[in-house]
Amino acid sequence: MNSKRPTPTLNDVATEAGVSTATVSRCLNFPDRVSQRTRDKVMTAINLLGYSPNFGASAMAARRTKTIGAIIPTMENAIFARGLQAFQETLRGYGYTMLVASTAYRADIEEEQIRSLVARGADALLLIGHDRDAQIYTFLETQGVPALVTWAFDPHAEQPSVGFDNHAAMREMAASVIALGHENLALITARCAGNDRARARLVGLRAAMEAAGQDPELLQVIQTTYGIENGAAAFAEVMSAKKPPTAVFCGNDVLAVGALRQAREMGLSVPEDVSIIGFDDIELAQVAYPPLTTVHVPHAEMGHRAALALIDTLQSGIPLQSIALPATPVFRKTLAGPKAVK
Amino acid sequence: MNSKRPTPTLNDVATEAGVSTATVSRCLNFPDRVSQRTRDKVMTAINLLGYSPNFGASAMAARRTKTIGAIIPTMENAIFARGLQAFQETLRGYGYTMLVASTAYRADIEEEQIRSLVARGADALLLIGHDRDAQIYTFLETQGVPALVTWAFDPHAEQPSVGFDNHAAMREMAASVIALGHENLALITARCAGNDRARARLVGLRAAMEAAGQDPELLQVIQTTYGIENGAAAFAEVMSAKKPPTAVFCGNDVLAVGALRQAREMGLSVPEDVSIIGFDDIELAQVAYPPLTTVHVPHAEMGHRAALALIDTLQSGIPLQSIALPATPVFRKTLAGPKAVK
DNA sequence: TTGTATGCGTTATCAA
DNA sequence: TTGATAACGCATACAA
Repeated sequence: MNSKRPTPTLNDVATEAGVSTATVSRCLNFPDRVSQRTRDKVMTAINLLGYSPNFGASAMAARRTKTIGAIIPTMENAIFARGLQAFQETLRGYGYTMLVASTAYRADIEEEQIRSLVARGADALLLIGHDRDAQIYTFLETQGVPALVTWAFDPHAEQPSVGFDNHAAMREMAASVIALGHENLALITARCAGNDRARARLVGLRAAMEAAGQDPELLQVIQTTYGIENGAAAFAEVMSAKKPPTAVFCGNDVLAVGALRQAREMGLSVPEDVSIIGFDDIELAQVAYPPLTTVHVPHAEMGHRAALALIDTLQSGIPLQSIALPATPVFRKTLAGPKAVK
Repeated sequence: MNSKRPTPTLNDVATEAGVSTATVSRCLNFPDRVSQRTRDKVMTAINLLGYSPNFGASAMAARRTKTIGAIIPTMENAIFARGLQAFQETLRGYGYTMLVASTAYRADIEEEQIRSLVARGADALLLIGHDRDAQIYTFLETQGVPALVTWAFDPHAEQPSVGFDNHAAMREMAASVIALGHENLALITARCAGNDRARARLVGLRAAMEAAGQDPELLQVIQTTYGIENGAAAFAEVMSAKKPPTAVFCGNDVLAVGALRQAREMGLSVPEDVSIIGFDDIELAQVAYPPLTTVHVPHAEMGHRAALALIDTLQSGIPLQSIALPATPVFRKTLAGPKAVK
């Protein structure tokens, strides 16, 4: 008894309702092309059997899935959460479903995930940043899967993107910091290899130094992995220099919060003893104590616009267009001028 | 020119390599049942064409996908991130893929997502908490899709779970707080409807009060939505009572951090003026200032064990077994005895 | 408005 | 070791 009966198919429903499979299919996909009476019969059968369409079969027959994949480096911290949330909500509004995968910042895993999502029938893909093997873009193209890069905007890149200019944003923030009189700077960043956002931020910072007549080579740089602990460790290392920096930039808010915590543990006051600057403006930044001075990234707007762009290209066939969004400094409490020489 | 050529299929590869589709399929799934020579030919063809198998077709033919779905209430904050990460990693190690979906804490969306994942061929599902319509479990059963509940452990529930006892954990924490002399308590929690974890924590708190001879009815309860802002607002409300509480419990760390921030803004010292207690012990808790006293949840262990359990049942056919993991108080800096009456 | 028939890209059984 | 071939569950062009 209780033998596991096979899950019902379109055919079962058709039989139960006494109609053809075509009618059941229509009933599900174009309810208005079916008579009221028939529809009722079919719906009753569907509920009775607990039928639910088989996605794979449907995808195979229809050659589209109304599914868009999003591949992000990590779900561990909230960096991408807000943007994805907005992305998903907009998608949902248009009847699309989002599939997420994360890569732990590893290129090989990313490629694996891309293939996996494409194989799963994703109609389009959302990718973070431009940096990846060219063959991946070729693959995507031959598969006819549009891919939109986000979290970055590079007018020179071949791949269309909806994002912001990491370089310009960091440069602007750094200019403000330097204008305050800081001359001894440090940067705690994610590893730059394979991470164009991190690289752009680093270069943007150096550009600001250069523009202000400082030697960019003097910037103390530590590359680590995103994470509060790592931010703390890196901060300790940075401050142990013979001549410790008066302002420490961080590649993102997670690192900055780690730095902040470490500063506290080292008995350093922020921003009196040292300024700490983040990037991303995730919720964490406002909660940190003191509230973090950081670069505000338009997470929700970015997710929303990316979704619209993808849906549009899917429905119109018109190639994706890049969109630049602003990312600007937001000054809170962790930045002040360097200590005056008494 | 540049006409979008159709994506290559098994058939194309077979033709290109001069073998049958069966051989190509075997080559991909059981490489050792194919001669070296043939394998080389096939692989060459695959690379040449940029072939990648169609998941839907494969799922349909093989009747399994090596995919496990995870449906969580939210990705906005990091509550589930750590657990999911561990879940995914373990899955990956066994050749399984994780698909995530979030529900924004809405039952109707959850049901939609469950159906969507099942339709997508998820071999099994990971669900958060027990609370949901019975028909969903029926649906899952008729579909033959094993579902494992996590983030909760209720020995009385029908559904198997790998989690911790929210009631007992909160009760234990509350007992410690009460032992410090607190008699005027408040709780800021997520809405309890449809959220068994929140409810269990609330009841656990009341149980501790009762056990200590206090009237559980005196507990001031505010239900809100998870979020730092909401935590802050709720805290302000709680403290505006004629007789404000000396200890404020929070349903999770996110709310607690909001409360912490609000306390600062109101000029209240924590824990001198008021104690604040969180739940979950996400990374945020250690970063908060002061570091949060909270209930530690074994996120990674939970995710890991859940993955193992699901894989096991999938491969052995043996029904899922529930597993209880410990969740215990961790005392940091936001809890102290109530102010002595001067 | 409804039904028939075919194809979608794999896997798996059975022969060869 | 390899090749035919029959499912798998659904969508859709076409016919009725």
